[in-house]
Order: sequence, then structure tokens, then C-alpha cells
Amino acid sequence: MAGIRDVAKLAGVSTATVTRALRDEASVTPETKAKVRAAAARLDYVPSAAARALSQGRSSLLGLFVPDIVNPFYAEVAQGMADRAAEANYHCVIASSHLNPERERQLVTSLHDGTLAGLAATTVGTDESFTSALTGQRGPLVLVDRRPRGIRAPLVRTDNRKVTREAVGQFFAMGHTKVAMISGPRDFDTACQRLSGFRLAYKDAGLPLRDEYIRHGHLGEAGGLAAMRELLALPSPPTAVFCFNNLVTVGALMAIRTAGLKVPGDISILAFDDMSLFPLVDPPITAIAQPAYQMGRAAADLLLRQLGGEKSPADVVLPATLIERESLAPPGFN
Amino acid sequence: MAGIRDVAKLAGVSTATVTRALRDEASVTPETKAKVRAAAARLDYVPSAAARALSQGRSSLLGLFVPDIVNPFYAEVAQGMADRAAEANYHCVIASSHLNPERERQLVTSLHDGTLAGLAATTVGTDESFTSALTGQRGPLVLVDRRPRGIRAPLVRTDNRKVTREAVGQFFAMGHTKVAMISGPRDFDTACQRLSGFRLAYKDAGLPLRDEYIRHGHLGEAGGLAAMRELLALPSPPTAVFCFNNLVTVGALMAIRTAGLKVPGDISILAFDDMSLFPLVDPPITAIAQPAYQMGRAAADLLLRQLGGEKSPADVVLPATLIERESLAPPGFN
DNA sequence: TTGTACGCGTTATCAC
DNA sequence: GTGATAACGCGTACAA
Repeated sequence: MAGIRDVAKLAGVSTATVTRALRDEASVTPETKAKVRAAAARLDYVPSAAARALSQGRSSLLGLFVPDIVNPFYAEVAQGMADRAAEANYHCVIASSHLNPERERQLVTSLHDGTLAGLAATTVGTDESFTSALTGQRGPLVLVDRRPRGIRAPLVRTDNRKVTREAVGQFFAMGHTKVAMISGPRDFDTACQRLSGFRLAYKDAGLPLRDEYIRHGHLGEAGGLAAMRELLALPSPPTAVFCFNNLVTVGALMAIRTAGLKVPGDISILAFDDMSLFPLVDPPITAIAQPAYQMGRAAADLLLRQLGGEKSPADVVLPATLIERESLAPPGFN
Repeated sequence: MAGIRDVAKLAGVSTATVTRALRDEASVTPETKAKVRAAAARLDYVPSAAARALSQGRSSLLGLFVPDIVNPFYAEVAQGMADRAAEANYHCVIASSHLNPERERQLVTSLHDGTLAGLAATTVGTDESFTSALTGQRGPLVLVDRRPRGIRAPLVRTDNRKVTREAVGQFFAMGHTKVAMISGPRDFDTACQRLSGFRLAYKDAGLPLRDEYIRHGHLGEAGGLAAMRELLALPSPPTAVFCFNNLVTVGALMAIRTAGLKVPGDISILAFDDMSLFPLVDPPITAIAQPAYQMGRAAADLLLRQLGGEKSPADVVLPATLIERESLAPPGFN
């Protein structure tokens, strides 16, 4: 482990010159630079990240906080963020909470020690103790996908309401009248927005919406499965269902399969969030795709801009797109 | 941003005592501890990670290097690793190279500055320049899934050969005689091991293996798609195919679908690596599942043990299991 | 253009 | 049990 002093000695210059030479500053003679570089190379010298971070008061790590890194949506966000970060010589610390609010709070808190220069987060927890933990972060904060109540920070999101309204409209265009939604937790703004789009689509169609066709509070496979079961058990079950997110969709599909029903013959399905395997599912699933990778890039970008001095950048709204496959059909279709 | 000096002053003790009190060392009076804790809490004091890392000569970050974080296999490894790391108060830096060897080398090199206390890696690059980059790492190194040539480090893996031999044996038990394999790069030890298991299964069945039934060098969806196309174009195409990994399987399935063929009627498929959506694919895909989460935990564990002073821990071999679904059937089955 | 010297915030060593 | 102080390794005024 050679230090800057060793390099300085070997190159016959001062440590200050070593720093400057290695940063390729204009104030250093080409010859001096050459000497220093040679010495550094010979000693396998790499400046210590810790010393640099301490000296500069800022690390070169960006944090990404997600509910579940195994969910491909967040994995893609992570990839986008890491790529953008790398362009600015930052690395990416990813923390995933397994959808566990308690663990989420712990993780965020444990990163308040300056490990991170900035933090991008998609959170699940909604209580006060959590949001305050989030704002305890030293550097800039950016929100991805959803904004918890009471937190002021730039947000990267898609236009949930608009795209949902249009996509769900397809159900009605096909002649469905009994359309249900498996929605997320009531205190998620994304759930509210998608639900709002869903209601608008009903309104556009001039149809009444029954309360029992909206199932609140579901997240993850288990939630989708349970919600779909309830829906199927209704006296007058829906003929089409809009699923709040990718995992909920998976759970819903399993419930349908277990019940011996067929998609889209017995029931049509529309998913929010695409998955790479949706084209291979029986049947291929029609989905609203969010530009996850771009969202990750945008989040990193927002962070980098704040680190660069920009005060409070505006929210970034990216377009989501409907990908039509084969899980939608007119009611009673065979 | 209160520092340790502020806390010391407010508590009326020295900085050394602050450290000791906050670490709950036995050599500090309960009263002193209480004073210090109160002061720290009042000032929102959090020890600086950078200063601590510099002082201790070691960060509390573990690195995980994967080819593609969007691949759920690696995402699960990451989750396992992060969970185990958290138990020891470490965080996890994840770097993903998009299967790009050049980027891979850059990333690894850029982390040689002591950012990481230890590194776990699954690599794709195989040339000398890369392997040497890998060993330039300051702390301990652990390999996951596969070991590049010429690198000495503990490895976490599954018993590829054994499980492949058994699983592929099912093809023959069902009466298949024309069984192909879409294999990975020749210089991957995992590819060699799985290929070896594949050959053994042929041997067990007492059948001859045609060279054209082995397609080397494929990785990712595009590779699987191309390889399957070639296989289908053969004068005597196989009736069963074993796929080297999950993404290759996805590509292969797409090629089969595009060709208008049916699984398993026209062709049986066995995948290495499971995916959460495989049960929902048409048909549900039979797969060999590696315990990805456990592998991640094991990798972190190996790293932590080395950080704890253990010299060179032995490799960890975890069991993989065959998950039978519906993509296998006797040849000519309808 | 280059060198000197100090600060960054902790932890560890020693002395008390 | 507690305090003073020297590292840790780099960046950067400021001086030369």
C-alpha cells in the first residue's frame, strides 16, 4: 500500500505536486507529470478513498434505496443510476429493504454517517418516524417513483394517471363493463394516481364503478393473489382486472390459474410495470411499461446536479407506454 | 454536522471517552456513558464514516461485482449478500457491468482505492488484464458462481456437474435420444462443469452424442435465441434441449415460439437457473434452481471471516435442486 | 511552477 | 476510568 509520500519521494517532488500531477492540473510541467506518473505506476499507487472523502468532506458514493432489488423494475432503476453515476466517477450503494418498513428505517439511518454523498430512494414506509429518518440524510435527496407524505425533494416519476386512464380505456372499448382494479396502499401517491386514472376511464366510458371492484392495499405477489381470489369470489366477478404493479400481476395470474380460469377468455388482465418474461407468459401479458432505466439515470442526474450546486431541481416526469400483447380480449371471448 | 469534539465539550469529557462510551466499552462508567449519549443525541451526532475508515484503515463497505443486476439470479445473490453484511454492520456496494468485460475491468479497478473492505465477484471477462485487475483489490476477495483462470480465492458455487447429470438424465429416461445443450463460453468453469454433467448423462444412457448438439459460447437472451435457431435448422434437430442459464433459456423459448413450435410437444426444455415467472410461462419451465440468496449470504460470510482474520477459507458448495414443471415430455408427445 | 504546513474527524496509544 | 495526543492519507491555502 504505497502512499502519496512514497510517490513524492520516488519522484523527487512534494506530495502537493503529486496530487496536482495526478489530477492533470495545468500548473504542472509535463516533465514533472511524467516523473510523478511513472513513480505512481511503479508503486501501484492509488489515492485512498477514505482520506479523500475526509479531506473533501464528501464521498464519491451515491446511494439507492429500494424496497426490493429482486424486482426487475428496481434492478433496472439501479442499473440506470449506476451507469449515470459512473459517468461522473461515482459509485452506487444499493440498499434493499425486502418491503420491510422497519428494516428500511434502519438502513437509511445507518447511512447517515456521510458514507453517501447523496441518496435516491423509493420507500415503502409511510409513518412519521420514517420520513424524518429519510430527511436526516447529509447530502441531497431524490425521490424515485413515489413521494412519501411530508417530504420535500425532487421526484422522478411517470405520468401514472394519464397512461392508466388511456390503457384502462381499452377494456371499455372492448365492451367490458365489469372492470376491477387491484390497487396499492392508500397512502401511496402512485396508487392514488393510478386509481384516479382508473376512475377517469370509468367516467370516460360513462359506466358506474362498484366499490367492491377496487381492492386496496396490495403489494407483492401474495397481495395480488389474495386480492384476485376475493375478486373471483364476488357474486358478480369482474371480467377484466387492472393490476397496480408487476408483482401484484404475478400473484393475480397465479390465482386465476389456480381457479382453473383462462386469461383472456375468462378474464382480461392489464399490468402496470412490464417484465422481461411477460411476452412468454400464457398468454403474453399486456402491460404499461415505465422507463425504469431512464428513471434511474434521471435520479442520478438530479443528485449530481445538486452536488454541483444546483438548488432544488424540478421533478422529472417520464412517459410510460402501453405494450399491447394478448391478455386483453372482449368479455366472453374464446 | 456536530463532531466528536462538540459532543466531548457538551458532555464535559474528552473525545477519547466519547468514542469509548458510544461503543459501549466496559471501561466507561455508566454515568459517563449516559452523559455522553445524552450529548450525542442532543447534537444529532453521527460519527463520520470517512474519518473512521481513514483511522481504522478499513471501510465498512463490501463490494459485489456482477455481470448484470437485472438478472434475478444476481439480484438475489445481492440481496443475500446485503442481508448478511448488514448483520455485521457492513453495507453493500453493487456494481454491474452489463456483461461488458471492458466496463467490468474499469469498475473493478476504480474500486481499488480502499472504498471496499472486501469484494465478492462473478466475472465475465477472462483475459489476463482482467484477472490481474481483480487481484489488485486491497481487501479479501471471494468468487461467486465461477472462478476465472489463474485466480486464487475462495469460491461459492453449486455442484453443477452432479445436478446437471441427474436432471439431463430425465430426458433419456423419457425416451429422448436427440438431446442438445446450449452451453456457455468455453473458458467458464461453470460451462465446463455443466457440460461435463451433460456428457455424463449421455454416457449413463449409453447413447452417442453428436458434436452439433453442443453449441458453445452463449450467454444472455440473444445467445440463446441464435443457438436455438441453429439447432432447429439442423438436418436432424434435437427433441430436447438443456439451456446453460436462465437468460439463454428465455432466448431459446423465443426462438421456438417464433418457429411456430410447441414446448414440450415438439421440443422439451430444461433450464439451468430458475426464475420467478417460469411457473407462469407457457408451458411452466422445468429448471435447476441454484440457492442464489444463500450463495450471496455465503459470499458475505466468507468475506467477513477473512476480515476477521481467518486465513483462506475453503470453498462453499451449495446444493442446487431440480424443480419439475411441464417443459419436459417424451419425444413426439402431444 | 513547486514546496510547506495545516485541516479534515476519528481511533488508538500511552500516560495518569 | 479518563485525558492528551499522535497518527490515518489526502487536498489545499499560502508562501516561495
